[in-house]
Amino acid sequence: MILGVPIGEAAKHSGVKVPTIRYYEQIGLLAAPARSDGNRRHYDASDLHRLTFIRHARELGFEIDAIRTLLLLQDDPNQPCATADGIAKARLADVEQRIRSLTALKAELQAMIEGCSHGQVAACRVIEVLADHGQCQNAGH
Amino acid sequence: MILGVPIGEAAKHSGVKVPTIRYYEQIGLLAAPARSDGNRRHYDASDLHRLTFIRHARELGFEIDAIRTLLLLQDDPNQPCATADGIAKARLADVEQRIRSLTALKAELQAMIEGCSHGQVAACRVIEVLADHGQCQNAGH
DNA sequence: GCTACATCCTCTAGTGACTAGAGGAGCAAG
DNA sequence: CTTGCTCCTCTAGTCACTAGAGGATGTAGC
Repeated sequence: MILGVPIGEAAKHSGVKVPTIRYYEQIGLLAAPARSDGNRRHYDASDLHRLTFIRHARELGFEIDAIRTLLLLQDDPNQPCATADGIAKARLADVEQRIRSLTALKAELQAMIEGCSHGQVAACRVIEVLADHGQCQNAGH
Repeated sequence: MILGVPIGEAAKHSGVKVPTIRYYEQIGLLAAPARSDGNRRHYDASDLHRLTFIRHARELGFEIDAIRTLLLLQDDPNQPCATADGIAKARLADVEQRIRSLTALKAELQAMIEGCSHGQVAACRVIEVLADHGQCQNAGH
């Protein structure tokens, strides 16, 4: 019988690091693969597919638990996709919120840096603004 | 002699939670305050100032180690402020990078959600795109 | 067959920045 | 004097890994 690729190959192919793959197996995100005589993990095409799916979802910022749900959905293609849609929408809302607060933050930091006269700490806008929230441009944070 | 406020008041005043204040003391970010007869922490005005500074810096996303440096600078106002400036600039660069990748991500998620026909998982764009990176709009992630 | 050397195995512990909970002591009001 | 709140210390848990120890296996060249 043909064994799949060893964990190092799986890592290269999927972009998930070796210890991380083992970690995913440990927490039950990825099923334990077949083992060779020498007790080594060997991954087949569907394992690699799953790993790539996981890596991609992680890159998009999905949490492990959300990915767990998405993987279950993937295994059961006759289900309505409202759940997957909901997960993605929640993620989108989260991303939008983050962009908003980071943008406010960016303005704050820029004002701090521009106000800094590059002299001594005593007159440093960076330190001053951090010490006194009242000097912030917007109270959104 | 006048004792300062107890930890609960300090929490309310600074916006840092009670266990977090104790944690900051434990890791040496905040000096151990005076104690009352009954062994309770009491914070004076300068402690509260420091706590507010920390909370504000944390809100702006500075790491504990960066805050440690900023607090040292604050204590020594005759130093040049290039260090504080550098820390703030590094933070700004980080924030800008994050905004860029989150913006790319947002487009990705929107495309996924728009492509979803709200039918069955088998035809779900969300699942499909996650499984196949090649379907991404930009390879920036 | 022998020797390097890479890759793999399991296991424990560490990261950052908290958060939760147990079990007990102090304090202020009624 | 009891009720109920705040406070104390201590340990362990969170998330998603990452690092390292110490040992086994596999492979390539000689």
